[in-house]
Amino acid sequence: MPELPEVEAVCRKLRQEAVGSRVVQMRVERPGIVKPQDASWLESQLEGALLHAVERRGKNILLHFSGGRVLHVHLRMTGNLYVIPDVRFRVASARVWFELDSGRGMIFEDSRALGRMRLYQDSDVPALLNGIGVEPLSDEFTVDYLASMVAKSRKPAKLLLMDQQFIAGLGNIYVVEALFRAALDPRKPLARLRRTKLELLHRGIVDVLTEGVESAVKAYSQPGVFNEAEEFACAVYDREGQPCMRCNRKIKRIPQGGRSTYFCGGCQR
DNA sequence: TCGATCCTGTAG
DNA sequence: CTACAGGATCGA
Repeated sequence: MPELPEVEAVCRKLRQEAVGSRVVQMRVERPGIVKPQDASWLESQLEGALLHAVERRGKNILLHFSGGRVLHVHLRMTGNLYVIPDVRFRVASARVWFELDSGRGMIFEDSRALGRMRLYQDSDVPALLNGIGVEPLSDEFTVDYLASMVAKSRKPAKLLLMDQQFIAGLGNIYVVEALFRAALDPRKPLARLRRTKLELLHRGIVDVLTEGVESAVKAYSQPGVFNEAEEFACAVYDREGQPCMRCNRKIKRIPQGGRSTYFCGGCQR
């Protein structure tokens, strides 16, 4: 599920529903999620702790608890983190759960169990986030930043833009959509792009993510789960064989870095 | 820089 | 049955 917009939506909801709550009990049902940390140690560290802030950096979630404890959560492919009214009614794929006050539950659900969760101290956070690039929806992400970043690499556009060291939070779907908007070929490097094209790409990234956040927030705003009807409408992602919205040629799918890239061979150059 | 790997679920 | 899934890391 989650790229930056979905993670952002998750965080906003947790701020409303979980911040200010105390952890009565914590259970790690799948130790692999917290490896190499010890599950029962982690539980004992957080039981009794008060959640006082939720922070997002790229696709990373930081849950700040009392006592200077910070739980780093990464949802990876299928993770989700949300609050339910009664912890007893959690789903089977709840890999980690927290009983909050008045019996509510904060659930880390993850069918594939690829997500990760690890406990740190406040003072470890800078080191932890070291190597995570700029926030694409912040003022730091400028056309100049994009230009300097792009000049450093001859990797295919798609792979470069997915590199979290440069831009934090862009994933497969939104990269593919941003490249479509800028009409750029995902296979070609971005070094030596004209300024106008760079501006278009910058716009594409910012717009796609902004729209993504809007729909993700709507999709997650219904109580409990998330509403597919509000999902971000993709122009090329998962549209292999369909006609391009811009030039009517067929959308192609190719593998890049082991993942699927969708693009229009007609107008993306 | 590539492929395998971590996992489970779903679609074809 | 196989292929593939919105991610990241590790070793060759």
